Amino acid sequence: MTEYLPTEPYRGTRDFLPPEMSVRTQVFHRLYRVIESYGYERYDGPILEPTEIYESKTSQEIVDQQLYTLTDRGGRRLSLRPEMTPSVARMIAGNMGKLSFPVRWYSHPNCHRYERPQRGRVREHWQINVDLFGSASPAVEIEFVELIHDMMAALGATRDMYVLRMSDRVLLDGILTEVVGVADELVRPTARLLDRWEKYPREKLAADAAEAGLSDAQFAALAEVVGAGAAAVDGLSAGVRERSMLMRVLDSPVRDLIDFDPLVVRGFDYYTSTVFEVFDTDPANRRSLFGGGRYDNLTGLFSPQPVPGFGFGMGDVTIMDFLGTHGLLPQPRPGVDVVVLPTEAELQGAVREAARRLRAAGLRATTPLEVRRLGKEIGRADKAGARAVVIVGQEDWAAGKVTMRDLASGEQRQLTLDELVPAARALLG
RNA sequence: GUGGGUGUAGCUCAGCUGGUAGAGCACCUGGUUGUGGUCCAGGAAGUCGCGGGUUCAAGUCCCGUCACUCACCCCA
Repeated sequence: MTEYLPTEPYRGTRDFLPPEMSVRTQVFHRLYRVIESYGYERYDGPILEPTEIYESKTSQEIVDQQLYTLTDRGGRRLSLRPEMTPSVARMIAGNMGKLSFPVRWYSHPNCHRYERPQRGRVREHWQINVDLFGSASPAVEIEFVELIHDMMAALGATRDMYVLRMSDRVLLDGILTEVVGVADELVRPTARLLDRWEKYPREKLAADAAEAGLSDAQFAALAEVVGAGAAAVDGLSAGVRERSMLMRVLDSPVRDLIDFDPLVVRGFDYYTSTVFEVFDTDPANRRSLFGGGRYDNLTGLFSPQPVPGFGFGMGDVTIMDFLGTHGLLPQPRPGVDVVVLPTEAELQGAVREAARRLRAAGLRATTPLEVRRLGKEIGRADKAGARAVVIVGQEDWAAGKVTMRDLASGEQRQLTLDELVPAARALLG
């Protein structure tokens, strides 16, 4: 007795059958179009990278627990990319001489992480990455704010469906050191505390703060800062305000497009100033839709030449959840426009000839492989999503004619082969 | 890693205090050998996730295990 293998895809990965693939393609083509309209060019890279490129810049948890690693036949340690940023940094550093900055690049790689799958999170996802390298101007932030809103609009989202929360590590660090009075080495643990501020009761937070080494007075100051929100920056020194990109952005017209929240924290270590996250306003999707920020020197692993930049990644899983929640998913596109049917087996050559004409005119046309009852084949054509069938019969064909049937209306017309193509095109709009 | 929920036909699910595996949809064929969507008739399709136990008898009860899923933890 044969034991068959399971047909399910590997845990946390997904098959995309044509209907899902069609939806995904439509969604991402809209995003590509917006991104390219800002002058970003698409690139790609290998799915396997040396493990070392993830070991210093990426967060420790990803390296320890979430990296798919393997050793090749030559003993090299490789990993499936968990994210694209180290790869693109490598490409920028390796081609610095022939690039003219600023460089605007985007990509759409699949990335892998070993995680427990749940809503909004799987083991393989497809992530759009958009990066701008080589500029330390706040105009970069402004460009990205506009790009993000244009991308959301292209998906059909309106401003009430999401929020763009923006913050700045420089401001956060300044608040923690200058206003709360935290020592430098406690800035990171204190930031982590802020990250879970809304999730835990005050007593638990106080206990964690004490354990991390904060005094009661510092904890009280921290609570006050959280309550102050955007006003928390008021007590900052001029030096901190000048170093902050975001403070300058807040003076620009895009001020109205962002929710300034000085306490947003992101997990990756390489963001150095502006950070942002986009959230769904619907509570069904709790995690951030996507996010990114500014980095001073992403290429530091590969080159002595610092390259400042800004970038973000947008995964397909959370975006699809968002679109589904708000009823914004497009309909799958059928795979065929016209099906050409013979009334008897001898006409298969005639049918292929008619189909060839339609294809040459850019239409998608199929012909049946087995001869079945005409009614059955019309039904199949309809189910496949075809808008019309072309029926080729013995006597008509001898007279140089075919019959085109509009499947929605049932209307039929006799046409010569020369009339067929324009008529079919007109029907498809 | 922790906790909850769910595993029965391709899909969605029903199956009561154990007693011969069901429905709807989808699929195939015919009614209509040159005309679909309706209707009618028929058909194919299930190791009841897997393994063990209790019992005369287990889809149903017990134990284990695996998978899926949601949340927690964590987080590009």
